[in-house]
Amino acid sequence: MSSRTAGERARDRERKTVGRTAAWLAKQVEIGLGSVDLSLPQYRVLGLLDESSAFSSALAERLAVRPPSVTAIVDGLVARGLVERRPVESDRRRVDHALTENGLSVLKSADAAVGARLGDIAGCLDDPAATERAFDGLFVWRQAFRAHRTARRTVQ
Amino acid sequence: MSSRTAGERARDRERKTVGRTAAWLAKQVEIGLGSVDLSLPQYRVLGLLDESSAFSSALAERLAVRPPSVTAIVDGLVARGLVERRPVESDRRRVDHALTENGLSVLKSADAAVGARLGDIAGCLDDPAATERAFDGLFVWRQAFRAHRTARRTVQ
DNA sequence: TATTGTTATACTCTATAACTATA
DNA sequence: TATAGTTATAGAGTATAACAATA
Repeated sequence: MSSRTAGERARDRERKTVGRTAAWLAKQVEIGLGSVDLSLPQYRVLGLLDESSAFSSALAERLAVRPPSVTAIVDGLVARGLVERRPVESDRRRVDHALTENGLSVLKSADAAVGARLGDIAGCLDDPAATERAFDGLFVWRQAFRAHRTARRTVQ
Repeated sequence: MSSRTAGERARDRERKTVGRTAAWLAKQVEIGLGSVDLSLPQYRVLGLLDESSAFSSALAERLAVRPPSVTAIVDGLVARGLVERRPVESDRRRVDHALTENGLSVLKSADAAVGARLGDIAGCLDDPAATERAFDGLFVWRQAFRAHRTARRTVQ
């Protein structure tokens, strides 16, 4: 007979289909972003530029997209005045990108809108401790992304 | 003076930008799906049809997209033989959708690919307990989505 | 020559509006 | 008339290939 509990089996099943849950989480983010008229890729760009300005090539690497996609995403953000393209004196092939004041403001609104959307959903759990675990889980994922990026940099 | 610890302040900051983390999680899912040549919307459809067959209108509601988007997403899945459109005898305006054997097989490959990708990332955390918390967090989000959907149904 | 970024082009997902078939 | 789904069309994000500017 198996010594696994029902809870353990449920966790195994979840582990196998964890991507499905992440896919739904992504949809909820998109819904939240709808209220500030941003797409998921645009939101990622604004978030990156909130940490530091970046060349086009650096954005492509961080976003895990090809260079032409960066041009396309940033075109829309520049048109709305949320991001500024700046020439680089030391190497005139390169283009630097920076958040404008308006861009930072929209990013904060986006953070709030998405946070509210996710809060509404996690708040449907009957146990407040479960709601905490949901947000704690995302906090841990953020740390994991940092660790993963560091590991990749070390290898290369 | 504030009685908040550094850990509490970090959690507050995370709570405000939790959407950014979810946005990166979404990108990692997309990367994982690349190996089985599925898009995020296609993966969501296969996941839904794995639970039960569904009319086009039901898919649109569950996916939170408009009806023409369902047609577009399913077109690609039907062309690849992963999903079958079936006429409904009782109301010939409606169209039912079901996973094919091949579709189920591709879905399982997708689950495995995305799970492996997320496992690689969560595995970069130095503490195995943290890796567990990451996956546990997504498990809780899945429960939250179910609770949220139930709550919405009750209201309507 | 090699590198950086953009342009040209095509495919998917998204939407709204208009249409067809059915109820 | 009303409803279910598709078609027509347009805009954004993605890719590859080709190009211009610069190193």
